[in-house]
Amino acid sequence: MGGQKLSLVPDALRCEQCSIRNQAVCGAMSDAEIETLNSIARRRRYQAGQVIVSDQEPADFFANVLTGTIKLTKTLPDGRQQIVGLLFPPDFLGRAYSRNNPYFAEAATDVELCCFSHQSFERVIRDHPDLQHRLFERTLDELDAARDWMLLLGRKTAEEKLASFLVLLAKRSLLSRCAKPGAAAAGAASFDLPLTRADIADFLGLTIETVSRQLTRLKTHGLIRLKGSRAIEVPDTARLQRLAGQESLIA
Amino acid sequence: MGGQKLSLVPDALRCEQCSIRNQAVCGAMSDAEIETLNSIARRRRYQAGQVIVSDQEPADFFANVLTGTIKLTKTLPDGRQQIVGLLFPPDFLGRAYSRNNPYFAEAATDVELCCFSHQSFERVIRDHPDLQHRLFERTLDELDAARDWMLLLGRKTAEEKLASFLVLLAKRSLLSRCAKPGAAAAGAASFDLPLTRADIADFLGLTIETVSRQLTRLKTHGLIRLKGSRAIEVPDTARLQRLAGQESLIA
DNA sequence: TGCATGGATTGACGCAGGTCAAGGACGAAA
DNA sequence: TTTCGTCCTTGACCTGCGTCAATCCATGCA
Repeated sequence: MGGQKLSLVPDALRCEQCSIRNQAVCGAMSDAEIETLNSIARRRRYQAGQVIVSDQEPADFFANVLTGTIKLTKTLPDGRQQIVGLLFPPDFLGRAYSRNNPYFAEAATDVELCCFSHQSFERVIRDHPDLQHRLFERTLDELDAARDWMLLLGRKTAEEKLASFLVLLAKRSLLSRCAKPGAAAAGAASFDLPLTRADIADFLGLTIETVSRQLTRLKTHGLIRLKGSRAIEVPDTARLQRLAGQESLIA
Repeated sequence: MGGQKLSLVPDALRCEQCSIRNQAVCGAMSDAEIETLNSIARRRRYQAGQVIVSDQEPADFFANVLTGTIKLTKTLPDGRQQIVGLLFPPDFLGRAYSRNNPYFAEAATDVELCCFSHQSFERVIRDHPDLQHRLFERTLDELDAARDWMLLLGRKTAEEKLASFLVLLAKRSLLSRCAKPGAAAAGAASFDLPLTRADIADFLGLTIETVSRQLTRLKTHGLIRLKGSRAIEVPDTARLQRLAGQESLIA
């Protein structure tokens, strides 16, 4: 997994074979239309820890997330940090209609993007109202997610925060496994944490130590199983969700 | 200030005379086009404390805020509450393209709205790409604001939270006074708090008591002056902003 | 095999802010 | 004028989480 950018797009990477086709914003476009996008799309890879877009300089591209996890962070002058958004496939990175984005985008894991230059993508948006519409809906979803997180940050205890975070990941893993037969029903889930303890702390408004302590607490209470420091098993998602202080809304 | 809805729109309330014309989303439309809106717009008034949209039932209208302040809240099953957004004139209330909004909208002060039925407004959106575009940009701004607030909720101290909140209001008051001669320059601001202590606490992820204590602390340190419990004077906004842990970006 | 390095865990301790409780200020109603 | 209700303030105390520090563990490199 090198950190270099690919400047040529092999045939194997055309939109038709895209792993997130129909899920990403470009899913709004017909096979014919997608040719337009194909011609301006470029793949890029980033290693875990690499900066994708700095908040110091204007972003020069948009991108669909193909694989991996991106964290959007905000930082106070004295260094305190808060993750204000996580991007998974098939999420969209970049703020349409605005040159400078106010976030710092960093690869939390190794990441693969499908990038469009600012200029050409905005041209495509203009010509495809459907695409704009889809971007809009996605932004609304992001807003909802951000506000859910505000409730978590402002009002939940450390234990509830950890539980909420794990439920979030458990749902994602169940969702992506939905296609596969069975497995999803049971309410059990297993997945790898896409973030380090430090990142989790920055996401939940806690410290590393508290994150670690709460995880072992959840483990000793049998709510999760830990294999190494990244792999998690949740035997009973509903139970975890109750602990998270949410209504049960397992899709 | 009664709580009843006006079912007829006197001539005096036509869009041309609207107090937020050119600032609201409908500012995107020409005088001719605005006639369309005028015909479907209805004014409504709410008293402080009244529920505008419940999170239990689907919202049946959109609205521009003409006067007053609306709070959007989220609540945990056990009653803990978090304000996830504040709407001031000329903000827009309601989530396009989605029947059910996940927030509870309540009048924080007496409020006057310019309402559109869900159905007719979406028709107008479809016919006016400019309007959709403006709604989109506003949503992006809301997202930015929500994420700023995530940083505050997750990482700031009580003192910084209060300072940030007051800076937010001070800027608003300076902005709305910009038209008037002088006054804005000095860095001094004065305004009325649009929220009770309880609401401020729910906005900042604190308790009433802490809000009260921090306000008196700011007062005794000379950063603010309090006249009664609602009126605030900020002699030096920049100083307050430094305390809030933000870069100085007084517009 | 040993050592360096970066994450993760665990313990001891302190404090910012929550909790509980009492009392003040002010407007509305009578 | 009194009384009530609502909002706000203040004090005393407590606790959840942060801070500081030691240790562990896995991985890569010499």
